[in-house]
Amino acid sequence: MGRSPCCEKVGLKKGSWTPEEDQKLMSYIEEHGHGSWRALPAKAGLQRCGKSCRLRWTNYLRPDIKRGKFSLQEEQTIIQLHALLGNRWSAIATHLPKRTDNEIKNYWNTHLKKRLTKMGIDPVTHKPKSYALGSATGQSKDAANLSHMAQWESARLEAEARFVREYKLSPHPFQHQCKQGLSATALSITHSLAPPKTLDVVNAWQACGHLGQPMIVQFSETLCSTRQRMHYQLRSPAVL
DNA sequence: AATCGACCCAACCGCCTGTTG
DNA sequence: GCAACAGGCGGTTGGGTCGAT
Repeated sequence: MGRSPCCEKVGLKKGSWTPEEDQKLMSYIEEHGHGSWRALPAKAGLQRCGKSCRLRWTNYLRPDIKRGKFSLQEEQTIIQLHALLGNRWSAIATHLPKRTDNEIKNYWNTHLKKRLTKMGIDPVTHKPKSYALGSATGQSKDAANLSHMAQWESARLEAEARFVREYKLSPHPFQHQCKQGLSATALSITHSLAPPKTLDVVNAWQACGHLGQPMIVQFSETLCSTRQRMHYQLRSPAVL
């Protein structure tokens, strides 16, 4: 039995938001916090479903959102992370301060994907299109290794994103997390609500010449903090 | 000035995951 | 263990905008 859609109630408004609705939503959240999204519309006097309210808030009304053109640095970050993570926009967004996953997704689909295609690069594999066919030999090992790194990085990003969410929801997450035995570094990330300064796997990948060399990656402190929890070590392909 | 097509982005939809009773 | 629920995510789309003709 599937879930019933949250907007199936009759009389709920859909489509573009009016300035009045925005104002109601902002005022309510500023005063009470969002609490339960499902209950919010009635309390805020909105004829919308909770999901629509959440989307409007997280993608548009939140005060810590940066809008406008993406910088070159941001573009490079998106491309590099997309090469590692694929279409995992929320994970990518954790590395781009003040950008939403929806905005990044839109920017990728409307700008970056086309640009890569024009450059002769497959936007899915991030390889030159002529190269994509010739990977059946020795590079499969490297590709597997990179994939392994990507999986790990993906898990790390998810963990960080979860910390951030928990921080926002919990009144005293710092103390709570300390009790859970998390490292000071992980806490500093959540406490500042800032993404990690380094793109660990990207940097490591670049440092070893992209592919084809044995490597023992020196992780950043961010990565190490997560490693403590996950009991995970990345070693050279020979060890793997 | 009118029309058309390409582009852009806010918002919706459906699915998945985590939580709760 | 199971069902119901809430929140989150990624794919898709509708409609507004803008430039070309």
